[in-house]
Amino acid sequence: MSLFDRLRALSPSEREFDAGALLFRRGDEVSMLHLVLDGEAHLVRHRADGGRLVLQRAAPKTILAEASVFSERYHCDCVAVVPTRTHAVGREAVRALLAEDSALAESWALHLARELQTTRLRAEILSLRTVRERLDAWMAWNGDRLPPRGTWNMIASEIGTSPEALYRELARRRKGRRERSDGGA
Amino acid sequence: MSLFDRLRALSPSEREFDAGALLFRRGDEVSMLHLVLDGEAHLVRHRADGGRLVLQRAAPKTILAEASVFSERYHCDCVAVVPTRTHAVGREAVRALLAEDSALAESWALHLARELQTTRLRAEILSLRTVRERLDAWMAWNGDRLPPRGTWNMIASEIGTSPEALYRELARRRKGRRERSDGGA
DNA sequence: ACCCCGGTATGATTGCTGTCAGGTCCATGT
DNA sequence: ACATGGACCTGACAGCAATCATACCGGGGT
Repeated sequence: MSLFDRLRALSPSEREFDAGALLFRRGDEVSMLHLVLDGEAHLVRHRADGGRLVLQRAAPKTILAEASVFSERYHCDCVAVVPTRTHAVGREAVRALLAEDSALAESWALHLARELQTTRLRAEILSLRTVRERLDAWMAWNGDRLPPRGTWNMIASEIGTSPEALYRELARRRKGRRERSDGGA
Repeated sequence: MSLFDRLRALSPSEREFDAGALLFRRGDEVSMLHLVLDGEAHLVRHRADGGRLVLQRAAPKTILAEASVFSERYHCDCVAVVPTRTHAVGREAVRALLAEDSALAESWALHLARELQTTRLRAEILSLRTVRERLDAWMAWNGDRLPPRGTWNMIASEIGTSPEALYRELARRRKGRRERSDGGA
């Protein structure tokens, strides 16, 4: 049973949020840990000039604001960017469970460690300069396979480029491969 | 007592590595968890074309390859980029301690959660397009203060730009910029 | 069969940034 | 006092990608 599902089993309370609704705001006391079921929620910090800084983009099946479990109060706002459904479990229940069930605590740490690893990788990819390098790195991590059609837009945002730039890079590779097998020399 | 120091107290074994030396390689059995004392070690994955993908840059006082604690074997190489000294503690000892000391397990999870949060933030900053936006975001996170002299080179690499580009942006701000062209989305 | 929409594709333009090149300032060591 | 090295600074140029615009294509709904 996955960590997500084990946490979910803690309680039966689902919550729904309209697009734009706040799940919580900075300074609120942390009483619940949210598990995203549908939609998408962003952890955001607001800047003085009105700009916003996104700290996490939580898709379905992800745990929202893991650090909040260890904090009395939230350090940033959380907003549903589309209609979103979450499963909310009591923070204290989670802490109690983590304290008494060391196997679950290990799952929890494993989840965090893996998430950390992939996020560090993403940061490294984003610090590369050209689309070519970024796609190379993405492919190296994903089994040296080109991304499947239909997901290209997602990949583009993952590696921090515009869709057009990614299309061009993919086209360049298709052409390159054709020439290599065509007229080689 | 910090998590780093509590783990360090587990055993007294220090290790030294020359620049370029391997701390471990992919496929090796994980027996030790390394705590970096001096120098810098990179977690790297090698690509077919000879390129390397950095997964973690471990500075002094950081825990190297946290995920390895939960893995039988390493998933990537680790190389010292400068002469490096580490403190190595037994992986099983760490696991045993985490299993029996739930307070330490909580510290461990807290460490991972915080690291994850800051790394997610870094990824978000790196996905911004201009140096201006990136510096704004960096400042928003660091108390709206300009970075102190002497650290600018470090900041530049943190936000993924060249030092020159950062100098220019800082100079622009010093002069007071009255031009405000916002390019959102 | 039709329309509509989102993903794919590519040309043209613009502008930011990387890079190179040169230069100042300052702390340190001799 | 002088030399050295590192951080800071700025001009010039080239290159890459963001953006805008246009078009094709395929699937789902009607």
